[in-house]
Amino acid sequence: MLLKENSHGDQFPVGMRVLAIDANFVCLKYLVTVLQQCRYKVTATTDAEEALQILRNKNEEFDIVITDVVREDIDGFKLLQIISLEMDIPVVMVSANDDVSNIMRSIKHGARDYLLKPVRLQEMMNIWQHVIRKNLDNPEKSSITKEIIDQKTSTLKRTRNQSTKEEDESTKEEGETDTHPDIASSSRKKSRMTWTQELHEKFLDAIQELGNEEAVPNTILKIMNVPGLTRENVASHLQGNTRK
DNA sequence: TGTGAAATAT
DNA sequence: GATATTTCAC
Repeated sequence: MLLKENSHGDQFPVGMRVLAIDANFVCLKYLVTVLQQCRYKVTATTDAEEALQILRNKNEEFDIVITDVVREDIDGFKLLQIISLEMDIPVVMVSANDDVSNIMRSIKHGARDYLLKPVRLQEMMNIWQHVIRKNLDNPEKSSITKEIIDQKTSTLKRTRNQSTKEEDESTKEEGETDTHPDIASSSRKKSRMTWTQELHEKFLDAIQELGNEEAVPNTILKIMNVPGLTRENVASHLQGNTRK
């Protein structure tokens, strides 16, 4: 990982090695796109087992892991636990689920951060701080550390002071309103949900289980029994999958 | 509460 | 600009 200067003269870890994991192919693809826009070096997989293999084989090859929470094979929490237990690498969780319990669970299991889907470019731009922070704790292990330690004070200061300018630039790519990756921000407007493949399949199963007559939002919702899912969510998804 | 359609977000 | 999701009106 190298620190290079961006247009503002600030340092940025171009080419930081990221392992992205998401059971849903579309989500993963999106994740990769965003990460690449951040100029990170991305490796991606939908398979949790494969992810573990990759990590175990070339343990030193990655700076950070980003993984989805909801998955069928290995539950995201378990994956998180294994990784943080087995190796020394920061893990950032990504999820469409903003339940405080899930966030808390992630943090307790060792997650460095918990980002809500869809993840904004701005948020991804900032995840490198977890790598830096980790490396500051064990200087011997990282080649980048010296470089960092020398610069850390000034870099951090400048990052804060220049926040206004940075926002101006970012506005170009993302129509950001206010970017506060604030986990517990209860004032946040309802975030857009993402119909993952798993959810969609549950949805389809529910509809099949019910007859064409019974397949109305409320009953579908009950059959699906997904925490956090609302009647409106189902209704809209139903509409979106009905019309043609 | 269900449905269609407009409004928004990505 | 198309598509997915939310919000609105009935």
